[in-house]
Amino acid sequence: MDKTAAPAAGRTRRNDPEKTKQDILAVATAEFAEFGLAGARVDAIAEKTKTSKRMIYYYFGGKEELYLAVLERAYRRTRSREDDLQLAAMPPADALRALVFSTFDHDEQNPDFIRIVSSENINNALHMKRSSELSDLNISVIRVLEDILCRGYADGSFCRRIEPLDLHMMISALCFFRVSNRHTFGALFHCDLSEPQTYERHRSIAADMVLSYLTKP
Amino acid sequence: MDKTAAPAAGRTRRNDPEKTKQDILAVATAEFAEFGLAGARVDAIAEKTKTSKRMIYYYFGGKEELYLAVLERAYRRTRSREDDLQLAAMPPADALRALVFSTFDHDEQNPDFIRIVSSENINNALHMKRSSELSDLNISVIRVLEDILCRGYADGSFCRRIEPLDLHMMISALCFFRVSNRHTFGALFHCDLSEPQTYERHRSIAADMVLSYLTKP
Amino acid sequence: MDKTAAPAAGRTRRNDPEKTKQDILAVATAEFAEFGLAGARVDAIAEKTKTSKRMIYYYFGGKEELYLAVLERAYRRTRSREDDLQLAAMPPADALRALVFSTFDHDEQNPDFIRIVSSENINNALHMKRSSELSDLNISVIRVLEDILCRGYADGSFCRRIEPLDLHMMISALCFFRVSNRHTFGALFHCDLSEPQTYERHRSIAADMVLSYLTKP
Amino acid sequence: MDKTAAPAAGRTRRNDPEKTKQDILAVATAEFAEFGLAGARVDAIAEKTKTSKRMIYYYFGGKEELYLAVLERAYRRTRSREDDLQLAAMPPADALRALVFSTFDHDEQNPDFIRIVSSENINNALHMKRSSELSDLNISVIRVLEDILCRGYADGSFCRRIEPLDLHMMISALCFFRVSNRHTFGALFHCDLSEPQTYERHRSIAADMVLSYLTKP
DNA sequence: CATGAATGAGGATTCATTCAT
DNA sequence: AATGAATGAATCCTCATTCAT
Repeated sequence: MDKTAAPAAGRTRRNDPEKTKQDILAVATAEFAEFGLAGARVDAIAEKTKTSKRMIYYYFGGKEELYLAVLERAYRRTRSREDDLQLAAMPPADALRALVFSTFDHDEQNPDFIRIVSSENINNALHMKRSSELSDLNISVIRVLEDILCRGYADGSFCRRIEPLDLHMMISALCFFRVSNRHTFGALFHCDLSEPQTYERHRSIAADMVLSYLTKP
Repeated sequence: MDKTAAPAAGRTRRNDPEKTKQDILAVATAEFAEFGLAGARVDAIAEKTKTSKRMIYYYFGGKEELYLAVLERAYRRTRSREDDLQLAAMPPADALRALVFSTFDHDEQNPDFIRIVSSENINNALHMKRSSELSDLNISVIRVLEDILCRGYADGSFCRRIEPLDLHMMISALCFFRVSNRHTFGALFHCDLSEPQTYERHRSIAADMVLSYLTKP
Repeated sequence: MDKTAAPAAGRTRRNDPEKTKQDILAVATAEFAEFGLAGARVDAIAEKTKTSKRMIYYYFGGKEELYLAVLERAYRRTRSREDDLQLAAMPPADALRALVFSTFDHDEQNPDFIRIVSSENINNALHMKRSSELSDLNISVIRVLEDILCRGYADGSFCRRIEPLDLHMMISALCFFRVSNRHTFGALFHCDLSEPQTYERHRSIAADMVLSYLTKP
Repeated sequence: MDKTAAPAAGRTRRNDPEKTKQDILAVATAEFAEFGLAGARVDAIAEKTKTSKRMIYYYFGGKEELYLAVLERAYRRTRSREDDLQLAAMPPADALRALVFSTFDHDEQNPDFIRIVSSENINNALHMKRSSELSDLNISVIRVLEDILCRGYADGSFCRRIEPLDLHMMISALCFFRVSNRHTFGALFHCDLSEPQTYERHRSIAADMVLSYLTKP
């Protein structure tokens, strides 16, 4: 009858710990993406949070651990995107093109992820290597690529031999670089790699480049 | 007889400002490459220098200005590498392959440059944009590519149309990424992108990918 | 029985932010008074404080802000001293004499205030102008003087016309200078303006000077 | 014949040491006046000078000595202004009025001097006390005042007894304060004490105040 | 007489982290 | 589960001064 008292189903706590953690993680992701591990400030993160600085230490232990949690969350959100594409049902060339498009779109739409990965490379990926979750993150894309390549060689769509891992690296490069290096490239050549027209053009070039490589006699 | 040898008649000068500056710049380059702008420590740079911390401020003014000087020097050293290749004398396809190889080798051999560029992207290239030297650094590669493409279309070596700038971006991506993202990629897929065999293989793939894109009917 | 005594039921709190701030302000006032803004040292202030240097930054933000806080506090303590004198109830000449005495005594007894004001004048009063509190500090003395003058002209005690603000300036000058310039004046004329006899004599002269000016036909 | 060669009379050196010193002193005066002893920067002084920073040390020894030289020069320029007025030839009241005007005008026209004196008071006049030149600077004003007072009492122009030194202090106060405290007074009362109308008004008030004090029965 | 290069000592400020409740 | 107050240890930077020529 008293609608303001004890919200919702029985055992809800006044402050939801999980929600607090997610709030912190979201803020920290943006901050680490913007400034990198060394450049981000715990104070700045705390201020943009709904809770206090003390909670960061309470839940995560410290700046580095928070960074690791951000990193893990960023990769978790990105993982197995490929599984949803149902590429196994498509002809090899179409599947490969769809995969390039999906990677390209993902990178374009997740600049924070790109920045955090760049940042982690500046750190020599030390945090990733120490994270059991990230070390064992068996990214499905390699298996997916293997399947596509296998089918392509079998039905004659593809002729050039390439290792799935090498192919993944090349695709990643074509998609990642234009987001990660957007700023220096733009400054050097006085262009804006985030323009919509550029996006469409680069997307096609990337896919064509990969496909022409594989289909060329 | 040799007037250029042994500076000032056998008498070494104790104070050589230019040498001091270059010493600082070399140390700072390594330090900023390793830790980024925010992560690098002026104290650490000074310690590895033949001179004192005070000289960094004397010659460069501060951390940010030193970083900018490092950035400018890094780009200056890299600029117009293409001009030395004499690509104009080669058939278009050979010229393009040589250019990809040259870019690939440069990135492989200059990981510090790669890291500094990555770092500058984390900073949104703010320092580059503020540097008149870097803003006006008219990188010759675009003109070189334009010439190669033009000749290739004319003699029928290339058929797919692409803007020189877009092509440069794709080549850059294929060469840059495997150095810049070496650590996260290695951690994720348990491989080592700095191995010699990988180097040879990727070098060929990158060139083939670019060429097959252009020559494919 | 005495509810105001012994804070919080006999239990002394270890952390009292307001007390900490006041402690810092008191120390900083003495230090800025002695050395001026540029000459004062944050380290020196911190050392004389019950707390650490870090707290100065925690509570005030920096040296300049601390200085501003000191300045504001100094003026706040001085403000509306005139209201307490109940000058409205006195004959105009007596009221004016009492006001001069009060100003004179205040300046004599607050050399730190005098020094901080002098110091702020060296700074072109830049901090005062930026402080909304100090810019809007409507000092009651002008209104008080206006009332005294008005009554004096009405009852014939005073005949010379003068603006309240000009009169305030003259009174201030007569009281302020002998404290502010005590040291150079003393050095130049080998005298000591802080001697008690000097004090009494100057006090009378200042009041007589003001009164003779107003009452002279 | 050749007007550009070897300037002037025989023994002139290429760089005139005395001129260099005066150049430094002029610049240093402005700088110490603006920022005080602690706030002024040797670097800043050197930069505004026609010569180098090294010369400051060569000619003056250090910052404090330069400051002392500035202080001495400032007082030297100000001394015995009264002697030029030929006050002895004027009736006592006129002479006194002329003296007040002269002091008032001097302070108004030499704000740098005022600021340096204020600054020296912040330093407790330690430099003045250490300077034999300044300690022995027998300022003639006291003798001049003594003469005027003596004549005034003799011819009945003045009736109120006052020590010459006390009178000098009061006159100094009335003239000095409105320049020294211009900034805080202006900020507090939203007025500008450097306006020409204010100048005229205050000048008259100051003189009238002094004279009415002395002539009042 | 003059100077560009160099510097030790100190000064302001920031940062991630912990304490006591 | 949560927090405002507090902090030691760096970290960047500035200053007056001296050196070698």
